[in-house]
Amino acid sequence: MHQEGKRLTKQRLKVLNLFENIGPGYHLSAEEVHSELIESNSKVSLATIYRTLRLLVQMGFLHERELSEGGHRFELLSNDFPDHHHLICIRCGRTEEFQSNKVIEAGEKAARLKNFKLIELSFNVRAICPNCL
Amino acid sequence: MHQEGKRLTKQRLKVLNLFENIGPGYHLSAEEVHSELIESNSKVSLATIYRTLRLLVQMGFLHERELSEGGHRFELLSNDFPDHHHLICIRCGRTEEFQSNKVIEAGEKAARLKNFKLIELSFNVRAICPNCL
DNA sequence: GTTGATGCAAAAACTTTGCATCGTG
DNA sequence: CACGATGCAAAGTTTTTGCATCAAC
Repeated sequence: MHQEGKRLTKQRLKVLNLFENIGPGYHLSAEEVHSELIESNSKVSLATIYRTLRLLVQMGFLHERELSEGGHRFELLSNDFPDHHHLICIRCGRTEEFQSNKVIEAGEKAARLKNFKLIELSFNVRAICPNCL
Repeated sequence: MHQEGKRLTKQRLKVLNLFENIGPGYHLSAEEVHSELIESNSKVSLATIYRTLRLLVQMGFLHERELSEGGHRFELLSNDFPDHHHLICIRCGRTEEFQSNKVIEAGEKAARLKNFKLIELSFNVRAICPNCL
């Protein structure tokens, strides 16, 4: 973090710790991050949360998700956690997870070909589930 | 549209026509849809735009994306248009498109296995581009 | 004629910003 | 001790809603 002239403040640590404790695979909105911190007796202003989340996304620690349920949501990126792919019902929102090595390989290949450094993949399949059909 | 007790109003038609004219692959925010319609002498209230966009997403005509800043964006879904995959730089936002049949096959397979009716795929690869490294 | 849809304006939800102050490096 | 970061409150955006009126079926 220091490499970019940024400082490691208590507030930023608290936000990072929150995401590390909750683990990858969970997504929180700015508001939720705020109230989680308040509940653990850490007072950080909402404005700082927003500023911090943006920073952490820029630095590749968090991922800002597409499918929001009221506002943007953020989620920890982790090398240990397998990239998760979603099959999502556009009617009822039901979501099934699945895994595919071919998808991961395709993403890695695309990044390699263009000389990008891979951070994360997300594959969403939008569909209609049997119940909603 | 009638199947769900919904009505085909002028306003809904205008929004649909706009997306059909502009074609798949372009994404518009609610605000942009509104001003586009205003410019073509069609007055539709912003509130109706929001209500209509939500409906069209629910019905599978549009896809809601959340990548860019400044609100959600909407894009026409089309069977003719190849599913587009994106390689996105998390630092500068630079976006490269690519195509992969293996990804498409993996999505089709996932939907088939769970008995979902496939609507659309989106595959985003988040990375850092050579310039930002 | 019913009932769902619209428009308007007001409210709610979400996010950013200016500025004085604080604290990391 | 300089300069980035914070907190607060205010402003800015984006989205939803209540209600009277309108129009599709």
